[in-house]
Amino acid sequence: MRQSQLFTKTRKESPKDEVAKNADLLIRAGYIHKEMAGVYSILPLGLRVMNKIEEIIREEMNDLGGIEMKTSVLQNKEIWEKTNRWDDEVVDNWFKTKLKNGGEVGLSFTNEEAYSNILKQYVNSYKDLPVYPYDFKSIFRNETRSKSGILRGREFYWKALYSFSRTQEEHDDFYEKSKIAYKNIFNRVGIGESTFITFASGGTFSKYSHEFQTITSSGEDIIYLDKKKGIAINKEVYIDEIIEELGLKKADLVEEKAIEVGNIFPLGTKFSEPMNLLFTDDKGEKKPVIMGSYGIGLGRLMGTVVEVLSDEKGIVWPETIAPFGAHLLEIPSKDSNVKKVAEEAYETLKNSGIEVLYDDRDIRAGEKFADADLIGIPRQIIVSERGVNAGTLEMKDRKTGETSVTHIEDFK
RNA sequence: CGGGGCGUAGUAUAUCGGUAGUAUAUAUGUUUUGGGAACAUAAGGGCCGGGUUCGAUUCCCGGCGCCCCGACCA
Repeated sequence: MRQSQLFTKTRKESPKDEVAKNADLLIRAGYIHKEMAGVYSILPLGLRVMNKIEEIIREEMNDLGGIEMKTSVLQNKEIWEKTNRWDDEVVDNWFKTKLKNGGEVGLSFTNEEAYSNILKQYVNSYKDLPVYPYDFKSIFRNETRSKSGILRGREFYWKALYSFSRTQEEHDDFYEKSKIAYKNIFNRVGIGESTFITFASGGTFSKYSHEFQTITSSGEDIIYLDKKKGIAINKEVYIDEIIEELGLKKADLVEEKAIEVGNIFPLGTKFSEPMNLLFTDDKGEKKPVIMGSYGIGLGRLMGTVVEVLSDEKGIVWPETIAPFGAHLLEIPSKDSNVKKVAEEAYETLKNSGIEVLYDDRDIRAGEKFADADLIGIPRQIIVSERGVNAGTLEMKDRKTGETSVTHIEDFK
């Protein structure tokens, strides 16, 4: 893509109404646009990152046996009344609205009811199980206080998978496999080293849950980490009994701030029973389906990567989720050969399947370098008059700043 | 929801109870051209409503919005 066609521009100044580094950098580099507190639009660059994150998650979920679909955002009140989650006294962050005929609908804040209700129509026999449907969708939560840039919004895009199993053993097996899939996801988006599985409370859903917590000073959660074992405990369940149960020692645990980038939890029959989601087993007996829930917020994940991997010049994307694989910088020159070589390099890169952002704008070199560093594409390829005269292109690594020179002929 | 802070140009900021200034971005021109260029010119602003006052962007009240701390976070 030619940068001259990208309508977004970078800014030098931090936005006055953002303190969080993730929102500051993402806004300055032109990845997101703030609409209101806790609500952001995704700009072209941001969408490219989100799509890559989405594809990584999709691959891992499919490998796990997941099957993708799309549940609606508008939710039927009656279904939520079955699980007693329609009442604002019970769930206080609903966004609700009215139909023209006076009926009430809600905007999805989670998906347990929707999936259980759909599956009721298709699951009858033990032969129909297990199933692992999931979707990517926008979720709405009327938070009393959104904060930390895109880490906690009122509208956000997430992946939610639900497991529907016949037995506890079958559930447990999948649950363990999902931990590996989640680890893979965080490794692939570049924050694996600082992300740890964390034992946490199950809230109103279950006894316990597991979170994936990324260590960073801007984190909102406090966890106690055993670095050697790579296991942590959330502060909310940091009690002797649990420390012992997990085979950890207080002396090995270090307090850290972290961001929760993913969460999985067993649901048991908490939803299948009230929803009447039952199946007939091989003995003809009716049983409730055993459920589990597996979520990841994609915007939060993008923001966390920025929090963890950026430097003083801007964002440093890992290759796997960078908006482009290479940033081609044409340093404007009176020598028309520079433009010619840059155009040729652009074509060469595109033809070899590399996604490239070509900075063809007629602006000064310094501005291009600063923009490129802020935007954070891992590789910069610089075409300049002095390089062209020497028959070379310059390659620069965004993360290390190391540069190398390639002959134009070799580049082709 | 409790507490604190803040709303001035596209963005970031300053001043002042009496013509609202600067930077940057934008447009035009000249000179520049490897780390956010210089000069000139142009265009662009007081969140909304009420009050006090000869006069309010400034002071007061209300609303709305934004940020931070706490509570909450299925």
